[in-house]
Amino acid sequence: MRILLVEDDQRIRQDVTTALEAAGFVIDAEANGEEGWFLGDTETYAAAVLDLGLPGMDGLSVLKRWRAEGRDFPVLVLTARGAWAERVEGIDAGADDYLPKPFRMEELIARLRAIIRRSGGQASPVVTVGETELDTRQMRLTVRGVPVSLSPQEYRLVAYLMLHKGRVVPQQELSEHLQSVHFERESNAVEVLVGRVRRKLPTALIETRRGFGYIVNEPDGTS
Amino acid sequence: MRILLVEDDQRIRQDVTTALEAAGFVIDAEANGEEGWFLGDTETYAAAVLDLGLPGMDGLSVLKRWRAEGRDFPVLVLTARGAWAERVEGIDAGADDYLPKPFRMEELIARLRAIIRRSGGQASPVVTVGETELDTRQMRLTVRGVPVSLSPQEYRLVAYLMLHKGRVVPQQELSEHLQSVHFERESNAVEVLVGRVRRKLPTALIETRRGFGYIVNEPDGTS
DNA sequence: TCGGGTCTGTCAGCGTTTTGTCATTTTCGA
DNA sequence: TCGAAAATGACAAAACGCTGACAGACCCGA
Repeated sequence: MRILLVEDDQRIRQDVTTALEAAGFVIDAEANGEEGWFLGDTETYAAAVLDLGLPGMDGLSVLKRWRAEGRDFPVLVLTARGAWAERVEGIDAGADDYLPKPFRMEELIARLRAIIRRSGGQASPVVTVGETELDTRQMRLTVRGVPVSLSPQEYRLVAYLMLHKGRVVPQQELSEHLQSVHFERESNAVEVLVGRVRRKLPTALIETRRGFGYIVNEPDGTS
Repeated sequence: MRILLVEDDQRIRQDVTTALEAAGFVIDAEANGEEGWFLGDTETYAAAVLDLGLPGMDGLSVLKRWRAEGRDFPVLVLTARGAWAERVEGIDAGADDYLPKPFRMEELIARLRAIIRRSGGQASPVVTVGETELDTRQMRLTVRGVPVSLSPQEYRLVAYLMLHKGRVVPQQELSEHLQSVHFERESNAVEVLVGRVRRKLPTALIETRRGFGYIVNEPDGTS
């Protein structure tokens, strides 16, 4: 479930990204309005979270332009508290829901799920690869229906790879996502982690792309 | 039996909340129309009591929006005395019953019970997980039919987890929901509370997901 | 108003799990 | 075949959650 996040405030962007990823979404985060518009125009998202005050191109214009071009994914707009004028404009521009800042992450997630569900796209929190199933709601991984017990770090690794299945994920990207303070490139923590996970998964789920990173793929998938 | 109350008048909201709670309902009270709409859209209620004159989003719009999205819990609308036009609109919007202000609490409760009964066994007031049963109407928890005595705080914890069964609930979310605005990672209040509840429940009802939070699940883990 | 009981948060201690590092071996690709 | 990249096993420190004890707040009846 890919989500586009367009928000210029570095701090909020980071927090939201982290929270949404923890909730099982895959996030493309963008600070600049124009860049955000471009992504929304060219990529496919389940939904977008859009801040209105943006550099480059303001949020309302981004939204209007998407709608004018027929992009119909649901959009959740972040507004300053009490900015009713903005809301009204947003409605006209085609927003699906609003969230006044500041907000609780929990509420953002709930609303996002709501608009995704409403848009028909099922907000299914389950990702399946072969016989392995990841349930992001229960934060549980099952192989052939049998739950696998994973440590937090191990879970995050598998979840990240599965949510990005079909794509080679560089080690660096992994360590950045697994650690708040990502360790030096003198560390082989990721390799160790992958090893530990593999020992728990009888499957050859995680493939090594020597020199590039790791990838999770459908068994028959070609890539 | 959870009821959503959307009413901007502080006084009425308080009175109704108190009366309904005394009558055995669990109330989510909300003053703002938009917030109320959101709750009705994302949570599960046995019924809603909806005032028409609301800030944020007026009651009729809230109701229409719920119905447009397929939310079909019964709605009792509060109208100003003699405002017949409102009633007609309400009918079209999908209200189930009306109550002109001012009203007696007994009448509100009676009508509420009526529309809930009429709506047929929907929105069961009871959540069951394995042999554990949570009766939100009586605010009682029973294990194999035997009532368990819980303190208010303990009840809230179990109720929240059971109402969100199948989902990992972070500790932070729990402490936010369990009352006051004090939530620091420097406190282990939630852990203590969970411990206390567990001692009273012979069941392995509440599972710990180390590093993530707690979850209540069906014993067979299907979802 | 007093006294006992309950509720709830804090604290410190404890055992377990987790996790990064290191040294070493294995594997893979050119 | 060689060298770099990745995997592995062992280890120790850190993180995490559980528990029992305790104290202040609160409630209720006498």
